[in-house]
Amino acid sequence: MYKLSNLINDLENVLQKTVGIEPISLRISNNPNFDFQINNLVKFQNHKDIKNIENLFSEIINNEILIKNFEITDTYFVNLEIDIDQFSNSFNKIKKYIKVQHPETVLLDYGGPNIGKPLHVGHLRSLNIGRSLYLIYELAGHNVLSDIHMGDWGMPIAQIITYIEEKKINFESIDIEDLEKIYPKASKLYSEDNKFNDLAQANNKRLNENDPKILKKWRKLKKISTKSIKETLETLNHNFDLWMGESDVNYLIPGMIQKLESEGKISLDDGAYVSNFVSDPKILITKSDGSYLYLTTDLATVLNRIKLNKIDKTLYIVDKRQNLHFEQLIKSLNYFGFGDEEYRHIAFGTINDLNGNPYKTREGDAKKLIDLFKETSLQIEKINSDLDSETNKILTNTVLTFSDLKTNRMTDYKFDLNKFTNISGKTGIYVQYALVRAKKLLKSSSINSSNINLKVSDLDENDLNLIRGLIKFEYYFNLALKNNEPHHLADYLYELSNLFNTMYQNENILENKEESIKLNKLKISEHFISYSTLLMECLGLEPVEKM
RNA sequence: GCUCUCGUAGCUCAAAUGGAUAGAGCAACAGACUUCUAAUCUGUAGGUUAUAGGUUCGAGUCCUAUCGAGAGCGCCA
Repeated sequence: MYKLSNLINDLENVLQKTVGIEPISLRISNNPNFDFQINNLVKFQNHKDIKNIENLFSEIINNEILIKNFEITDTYFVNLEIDIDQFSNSFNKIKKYIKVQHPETVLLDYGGPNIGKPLHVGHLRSLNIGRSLYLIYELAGHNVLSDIHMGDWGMPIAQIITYIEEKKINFESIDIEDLEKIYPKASKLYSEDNKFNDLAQANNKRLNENDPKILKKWRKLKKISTKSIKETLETLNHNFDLWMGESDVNYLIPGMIQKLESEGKISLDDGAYVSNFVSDPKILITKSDGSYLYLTTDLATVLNRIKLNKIDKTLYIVDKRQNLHFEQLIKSLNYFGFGDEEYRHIAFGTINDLNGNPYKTREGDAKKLIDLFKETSLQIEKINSDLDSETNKILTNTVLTFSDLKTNRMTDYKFDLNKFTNISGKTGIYVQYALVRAKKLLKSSSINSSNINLKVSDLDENDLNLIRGLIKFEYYFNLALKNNEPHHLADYLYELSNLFNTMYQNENILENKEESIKLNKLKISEHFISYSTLLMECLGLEPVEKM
């Protein structure tokens, strides 16, 4: 924690001189009387110098002005209570405290949507998690780039084009509805009909060889698809810095293959290039007819990115079923020596229906995101028909985002629209409501809360609980940043909202006859508003003004 | 067949690197509105963390086995 970094350093120095290098981490205290705890001493409880260490710790902590009270238990848990009086002037500097010391350039690859397929429920988590990580990294001071990374190349495209050719469909009149119907039919035919399969393979090869006739058709399809995807993204309040696709790196592949072969990193196996890196299963780089695979384009994409920008870290926000692919990709990047940047697969689980099966429409197709949006919007309208359309839209996106981000990303979870739009419970609606209440409170008070100074001696239990909740911001922010896990912040936002509601509900603040108590509560509300707003920013939620 | 992931309250989910008494929400039950917005709040109840062993000061977390669930396995992405 920023404000306590000197304390942590001093304590680490003590440990280094006695038991060796031992990085200290501050955790949230289990004991309700304290704010933070340090567990590092527990494992040294039988160490010969433990009494000495305990004394040194006590002395150092005693001198820390930010610590009001502390204890070292007989099992050597160190519990710390923050001095709110000393801490309270830090609340409005939180944005400064969460900045990292060494900013990096971070690229987020969304393993994006495919041409011909609409954005569907399967894309929701990648969008939500990606956007949240983008905002978290940005708030931490990093340089962030997002790339939708369209699936605009390879077999699926060849299948669609082949289908259109075979069925003699007029290319000029095709719209997005046609395209979305063609895709599943083409892919079905591809797996069932050998002749169609051959034709599609041939088209794929032509595509890779940049045959102008097929490229023209491809361009047309890409344009239709991109337009539709952009519309949906706009509704869902998502956007991207880069709209690169697999097609953008096609031209790099022949040179890449040649170079890898001459370096002895890959070799032919039944006509296909295979990595010489020993692994099971073997890593296939190209198909036996020379055409390219998922991995081929992903490798070339990295080469392309290195060429265009200096990137320190690449995060692939793609579902966990593609684990093997990214394992192979990262192994290959290292083995081929494509730069020493950091690459990570930010995997996530699937969204399932109430029976635990992948979320589908009644017809068995993947459910379109735009339809999910409409259904959710309708549900919110049913609950409150007085909302203007803009507020309804923001609340709809809040529901679709918060319900998604509150679960650990690796967990498969069940999407339950009724539950997620429920008027009570741990929902996006709830956190919005708490913030609206707080803002209305300050407005009704007609007092400029920035001029208020907290009077700590007059704080009651509810006030203290909320303030001590606010102190944990850095902890949860860093946890989310370090582990690429936004759900910690979603959970924390609920916790703060709940603490605020408890304070708010307990008594009528504006009618409190004790002026200092009233002012205290207004000041705390002001802090809550700024923290809640900041957390919403981290999660990609837009606050509503009324609801 | 091989590899990987998972199993926590009736249900849906938390619990960073192993740390103190495993926490929330929903549902259930009992209370609080002539209101600063009750889309809220307070309280009660709910657990042998799938099972059996092991590692150690300490295990939901690590190891082994068993049972159960899911996913992935060169020429889709």
